[in-house]
Amino acid sequence: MLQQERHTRILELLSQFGRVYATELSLQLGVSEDTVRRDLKVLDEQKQLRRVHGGALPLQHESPEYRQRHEEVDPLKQRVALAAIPLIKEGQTILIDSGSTCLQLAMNLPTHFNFTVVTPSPLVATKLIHHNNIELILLGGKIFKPAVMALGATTNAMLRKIHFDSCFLGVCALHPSQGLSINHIDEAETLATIIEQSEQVVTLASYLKLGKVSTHKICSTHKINYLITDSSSDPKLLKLFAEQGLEIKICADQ
Amino acid sequence: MLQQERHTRILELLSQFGRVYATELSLQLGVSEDTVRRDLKVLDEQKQLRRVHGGALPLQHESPEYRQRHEEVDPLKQRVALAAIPLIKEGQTILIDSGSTCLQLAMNLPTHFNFTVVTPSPLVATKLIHHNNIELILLGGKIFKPAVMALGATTNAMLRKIHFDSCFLGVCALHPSQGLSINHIDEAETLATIIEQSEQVVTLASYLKLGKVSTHKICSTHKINYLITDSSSDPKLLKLFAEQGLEIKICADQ
DNA sequence: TATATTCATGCATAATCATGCGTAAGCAAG
DNA sequence: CTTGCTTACGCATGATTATGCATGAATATA
Repeated sequence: MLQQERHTRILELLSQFGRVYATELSLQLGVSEDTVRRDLKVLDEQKQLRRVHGGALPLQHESPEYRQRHEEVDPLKQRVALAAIPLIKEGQTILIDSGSTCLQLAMNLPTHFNFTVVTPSPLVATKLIHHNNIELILLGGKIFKPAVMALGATTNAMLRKIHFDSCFLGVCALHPSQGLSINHIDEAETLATIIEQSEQVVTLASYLKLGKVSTHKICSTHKINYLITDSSSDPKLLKLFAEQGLEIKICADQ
Repeated sequence: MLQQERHTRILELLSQFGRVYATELSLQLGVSEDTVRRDLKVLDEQKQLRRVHGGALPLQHESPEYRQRHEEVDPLKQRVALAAIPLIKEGQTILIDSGSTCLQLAMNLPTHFNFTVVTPSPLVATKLIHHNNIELILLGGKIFKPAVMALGATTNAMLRKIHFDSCFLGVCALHPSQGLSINHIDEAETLATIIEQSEQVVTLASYLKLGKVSTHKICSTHKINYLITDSSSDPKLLKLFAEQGLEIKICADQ
């Protein structure tokens, strides 16, 4: 990735979120924090942004628009999503599920290498439109509005023709013995299809979702490879999951 | 390989990938890095690209342009879109194309009766998520980023299984004798498929699009049922269209 | 105040670049 | 055919730039 490209990308992210963190940029752009700091310094000197401790802010004070978007971002979900990024490798084909945590993942995907993203969510797709290095494939079908995703027979048929290196699922309920479950039967079926087509299954779940059970079972825990969660999760529960073969990743605090 | 050939090829690669590296170009073009640098220098002086350390970038970064295009509400397009709304009836299944005029249509759809909307555009889908009376179906496939829509074999296959009462197309170029055309071949094919599946074809076109011809033909004018345009359109042109059986609707001024 | 981030600085390394020069091909005039 | 000129190209050299790491300083947060 070229220096100028990084600069453009940083400004894009800044205008999208109204703020950027040096540490996060380092992850997303695939360069050291030093390089990010140098980039921010240059952009500050060019009056393109305002450098502050920890990151940078837009020049003009936050417009109401930013503030609104800002409020929508749940920092916990964002941190969980960031912890999943290192699992994505160049050239892979990954599936990103619908849901707010997955939307955070979509908004923070790495920009320094090429890969393919498949998604049943028009929201995820919309966030990735301007991402030059991502080949984007939309899953068709009837939109299930509560989840904002395509699902059903058409979606499943399309899914069965695609094989994923990884799928990233924002889980609703994950229980050591009852497995992964959700409250809508068609959603459960589409998610089960996604898991069948995936080499590696990554679940993103804040502590609130762990130990819970919902109506319709998607799969048992042993089909899941990774669980990304936060430090508020019950350690006993995490131990149980780990014993079932899940690799646990705890995201950074704060 | 001649110098001019290399220059053309470099610009092609640049528009395809959004960036080129001097080292890679040397390998791909089979010339020394020095020659590539000289080429890049010339192209930079000709304002064909922007030379940066390590390679080159396009002159204007594409993304901001798109973002602007989609976020700006063009009142003209909005008026054209509004004029199309009476053509939608309760219980129908309609297709809404990608493009800024169609996005305006999506944002102004009637709310007092039920109908089904099918779209290849994640942006259109996103706008309709909270629309309780609309059943929403997303067309899947590879996203063609310049148009922000799904297209290609998968999309066309899915399309052939759906029949539309009406399709609403934001046209690129409409000419009395040359018909409807567009500048990308896959887009032309998907649009042609849409038209085949539609009982009624409605085209939305500001005066700027009329009388124009683009590279790839979608269909001839007699397959089109309605043309919604504005009062700045050339009356002679409109008369020609009307003679070919198109019903013309002029949107309100101001 | 104590602790953990975050930052600035200097330095080492590798990549990238500019410059000058030599060679070869194309072309026109002698 | 030869001569002289121009252009394009590759190579060698040293200069410049980009980047990551290490160190200690500055800054936030409790």
